[in-house]
Amino acid sequence: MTPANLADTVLSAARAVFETRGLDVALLPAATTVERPRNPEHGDYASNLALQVGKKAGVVPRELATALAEELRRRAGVEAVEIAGPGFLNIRLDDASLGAIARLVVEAGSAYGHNSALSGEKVNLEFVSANPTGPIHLGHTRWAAVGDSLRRVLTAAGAEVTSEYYINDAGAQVDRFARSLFAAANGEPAPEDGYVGDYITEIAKEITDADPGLVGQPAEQALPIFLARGYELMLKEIRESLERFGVHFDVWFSEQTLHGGGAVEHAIEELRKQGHIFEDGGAIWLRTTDFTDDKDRVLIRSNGEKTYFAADAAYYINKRERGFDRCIYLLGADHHGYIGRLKAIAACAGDDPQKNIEILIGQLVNLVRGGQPVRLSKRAGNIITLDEMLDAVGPDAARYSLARSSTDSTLTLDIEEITKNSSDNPVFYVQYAHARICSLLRNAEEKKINRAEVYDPSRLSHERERNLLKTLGEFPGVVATAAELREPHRIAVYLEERVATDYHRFYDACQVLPKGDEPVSEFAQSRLWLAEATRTVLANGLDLLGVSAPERM
RNA sequence: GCGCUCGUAGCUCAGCGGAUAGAGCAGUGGACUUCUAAUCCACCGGUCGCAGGUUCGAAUCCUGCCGGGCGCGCCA
Repeated sequence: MTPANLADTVLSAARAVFETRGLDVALLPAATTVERPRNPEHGDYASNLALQVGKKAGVVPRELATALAEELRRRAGVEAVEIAGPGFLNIRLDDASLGAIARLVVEAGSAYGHNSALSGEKVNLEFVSANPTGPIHLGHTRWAAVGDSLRRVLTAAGAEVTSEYYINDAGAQVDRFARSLFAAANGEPAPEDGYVGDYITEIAKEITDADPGLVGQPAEQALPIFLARGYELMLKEIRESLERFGVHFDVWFSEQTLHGGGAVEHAIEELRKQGHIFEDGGAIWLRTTDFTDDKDRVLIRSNGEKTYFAADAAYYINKRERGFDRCIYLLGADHHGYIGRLKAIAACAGDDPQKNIEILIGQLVNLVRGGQPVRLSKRAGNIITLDEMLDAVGPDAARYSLARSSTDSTLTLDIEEITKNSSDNPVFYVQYAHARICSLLRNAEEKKINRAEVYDPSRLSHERERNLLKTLGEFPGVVATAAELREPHRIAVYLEERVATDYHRFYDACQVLPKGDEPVSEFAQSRLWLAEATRTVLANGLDLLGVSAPERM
């Protein structure tokens, strides 16, 4: 019996109690949940339903709990029910009922943990979107790891997700980039407002190696070429770094295509139809203060130039016209000021800003080296790139350390810790559990012990077996919550603190295969089922994080 | 000044109103001739920033204050 099944059972028992007592069944919630108590003396699962509805129904919670307990004890699979505190129900399942989880997991395989909460929803998930004027660095990397994991989690919840990277290739910063390349190619110092760093000289060299005639050319002729070629090379490098990181984007969307293709004009027309466009001082404005913005925003400046905001509006409208029900933006905390105006764009376009647009703000990453703060600056050229991090620790450790904590908290990474002491990374604790199971399954095969022959769920009665079973049963709930709250770090916390821990503890206490010449124990088959079920959950969970599940370590 | 956000063990972080607030690292002490010791077990470590409020119950929700980060252009 899974926690979801048990919750349904508790609810149906409550209905029975309400009916026999003549209480209003409508007071019961549509759904309830059971919790796993921290204290093992409080049973396998606990329900607080009596506490939640007792008062509403005019019954003392403990009295309601007593009646509920009596009813629950009659249900199949329930071994014992106790009432505790103000009205908690502490429920213990029998071994066979709990053990059934392992079979369920193994049979579901790679689909275990998936759900259909978001099925039918077309989601556009935009993240990273770093300017194509420099390599991907640690500041962007958190969103790459979290965003890609969120893509996987939402997909597991049934959504049809398109991951998208918005390329800011239309503004002044790409001109600065081109002038920086031009200067480097001609051996001149970087322009005042330009970009510095080895990557500038490397890209400049790559361009001039392919076309030596560019050196010494006047700026008017050379700059467009440096811009086009540099942009192309930079984007290629960004794309390769992200692919190496295991982060995939379905769509690379160029801002230029909005400006050149009439998309901004089209967006202004759409917004005008909704009645939120006005002119003032020769500029065209969007009255975002009709909704959730603190000031109105200019779309077309009085000199006729389109603003960045105009592109934002056009981009949003473009996404909606491509059929996305939900446009999710993953932004760093330094962009939180955009929430109001982006939401207002959706509202001005006649959409529901609560549903069609969603802006997730994540706190930034702080870097320290040996405890001392490190200030990174692209201008100063001391940035730490994604590639450098990958060279130092590899994609698994990098992704895991960035994806395991909530984006609500500023993450402090110590460069010394992650580069020197990578074996301390908890990702290896999780991966090791998976590799250990694979080794066990290989040994079983060698000893010709076939898991599939027998599965007796009531054999798994050891406390550590029961704990592991309960943990495996939680996975679908963890995935569902991670999807609902857009918090993929919950997967990592669960794998690390629950699954891997409970497996290692089980492994320590429960021998599976015979030692030496001993006969095969009565537990072997059932424990192999449990091991395979655990392996399935670890593999599925690691996949949601974009981390590999190695068979050997 | 206005707004957003964060504040939990020495450090890095969990904890979508539930019972005695958890984990890793660091520190101390144990467990490998036997399925992978990248493991397990025990100990040490807390006024959940502060003060009120909401209620059967608050680290969690609300208000105020203190402290850190960030944002407030016809810039991109």
